[in-house]
Amino acid sequence: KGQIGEVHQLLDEIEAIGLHMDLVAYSILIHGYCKLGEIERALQVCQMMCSKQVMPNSFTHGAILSGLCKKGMLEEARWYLDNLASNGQMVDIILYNIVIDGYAKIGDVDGALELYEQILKLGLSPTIVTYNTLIFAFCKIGKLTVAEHFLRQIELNGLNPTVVTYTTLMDAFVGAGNTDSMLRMFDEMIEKATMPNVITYSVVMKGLCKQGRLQKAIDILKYMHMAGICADQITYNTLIQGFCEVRNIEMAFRIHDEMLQHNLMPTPVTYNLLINILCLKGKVDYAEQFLNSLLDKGVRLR
RNA sequence: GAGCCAGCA
Repeated sequence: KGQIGEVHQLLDEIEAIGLHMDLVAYSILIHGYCKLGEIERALQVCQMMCSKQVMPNSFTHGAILSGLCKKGMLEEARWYLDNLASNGQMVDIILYNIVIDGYAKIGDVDGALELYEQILKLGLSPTIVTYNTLIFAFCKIGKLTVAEHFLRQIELNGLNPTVVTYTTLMDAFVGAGNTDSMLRMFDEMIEKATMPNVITYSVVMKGLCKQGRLQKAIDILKYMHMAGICADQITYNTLIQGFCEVRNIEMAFRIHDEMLQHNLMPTPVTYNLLINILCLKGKVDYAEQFLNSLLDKGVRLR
């Protein structure tokens, strides 16, 4: 939750009682700092634990690697990873996955592939997460054919595609304007008895909206309720975005209302969409009124 | 008791 103040209080308390932080506790702390983007602090904690003879393990290194990757510091992450390996430490597949994902996120498929090959050379077994990440990497740069090739590779390697595998590909197809292939993937997933989740359905809805099949998208939402899959804020935002695209203020707000009825707090994205469509329709005064009502309620707008 | 992958303006 990013409540670092509370954490410091606890640390003081731990010390006051005379307890000692152990490996898990330190790793969690390091993970927390990395999530906040405070790599410096994380590394300091890592140094401190070492000085207390508590040696980092793979979880600890994983936290640091994700932190570096999230900051886009791939050079550093790569250096860190290579160092672990050359120091004879056991580098497990998860650490590779983390850095491969780092490359994927910045669109560096070569970096990702290089590590993938290193994994194979070391005799480590790629996991489904490795493949999902590689698929994401290729989707990200628009090489959907290669991405789909990896889907087949997964099965050849005796692994099972997961909901993440399919959803990643589906989203890429939607992004490429190929809703038919998205639906083809969806069917394949169902055939393989893989359960779609809220993210999968949101992607399906995004594709349908993009094709202007808004009623179909609403049908999906209804189906989700029936199937007991809770739509979340992103699901609703996706639908609202669909209606904004066709300038249907009425429906956009109706979905917003439905969101509230389901006890989901609209997000800043929701409000941006609604205010934007009001403006686009020339109802700037209305938009301002809406905005002011939000400000009065003290709603978080970013 | 802790670590990796997918969706919204």
